[in-house]
Amino acid sequence: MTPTTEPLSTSADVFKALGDPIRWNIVQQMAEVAELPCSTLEETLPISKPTISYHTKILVQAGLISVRKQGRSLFYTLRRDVLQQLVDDIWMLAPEPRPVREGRVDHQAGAGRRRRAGAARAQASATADTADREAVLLTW
Amino acid sequence: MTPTTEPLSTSADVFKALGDPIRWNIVQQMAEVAELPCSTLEETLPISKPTISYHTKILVQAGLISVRKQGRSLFYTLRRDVLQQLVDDIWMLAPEPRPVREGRVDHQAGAGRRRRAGAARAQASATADTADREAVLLTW
DNA sequence: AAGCTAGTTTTATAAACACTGAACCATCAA
DNA sequence: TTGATGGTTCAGTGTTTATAAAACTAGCTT
Repeated sequence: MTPTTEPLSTSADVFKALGDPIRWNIVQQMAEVAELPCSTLEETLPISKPTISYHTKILVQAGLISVRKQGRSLFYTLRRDVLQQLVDDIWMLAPEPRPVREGRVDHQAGAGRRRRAGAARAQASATADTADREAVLLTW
Repeated sequence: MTPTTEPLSTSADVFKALGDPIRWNIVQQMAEVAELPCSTLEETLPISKPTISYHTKILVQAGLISVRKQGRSLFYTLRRDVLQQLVDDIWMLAPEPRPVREGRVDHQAGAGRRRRAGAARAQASATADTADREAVLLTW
């Protein structure tokens, strides 16, 4: 059973993973290099080894980082594609509300309209509303 | 004491605010309209009124939404500029690691707090940081 | 005024979270 | 094999979070 049980991390999961100062720090460190040794975290973080393991596990489960094992050492890599996917998710909320369906009124502030380049996200996420997303992208 | 003590919500704070399914749902709802009545949340969310108040308070404190009071009713507005600021923060991590300042360990115990180049975004001008974003896109 | 209504605050509780020491599992080095 | 090392898992602890019932505040409507 549980054949390759997809973690299927939602946006909220990823946000929660990033919503801890320690983990955000880890992610930032990883952004600076291509690969980050686990041992480095022991030196840069003010927490014990088990806690490091605890946090990195959360980041892995959220899909934010991947792990490579070499001997007894671990090396983490930031999943930049997942971050970009996340940016897309947020970005969709940032522009002005869509043309309005349902006669909701109040279209006050008219500023802040902008467009976004290609944003080639691979990763067919399980959101299933990709069509919707594209439509939104086009109407910006 | 505490003269207008800016909450100064960090990225981790904003992420934490978004890292709850209920709150992410609220934010998504607000993205669809210019203003969202609090009463709507009572209908669309499967939680009690006090809990709604609890969650909206968190979103306000994180700076993600603003409130307008009209009579006894409340109306929330998504702070899209804050979201765009958040996108900037993530976006910076997404591209490949910069020029490779060598994989050497320069881990000072002070936690790598290298704020990225000239990102002193005053969160008002929406046009100003557009250039920044484009720049990133181009060097990407 | 009294009564109703939209939200908040208080209080309480069960669950989740962050953290650590101790024990553990691998791998490398003698 | 024995020992040391890099990380994980386990068991326990204190803290934070999400939740709602009850009580409350403020604005409408008679």
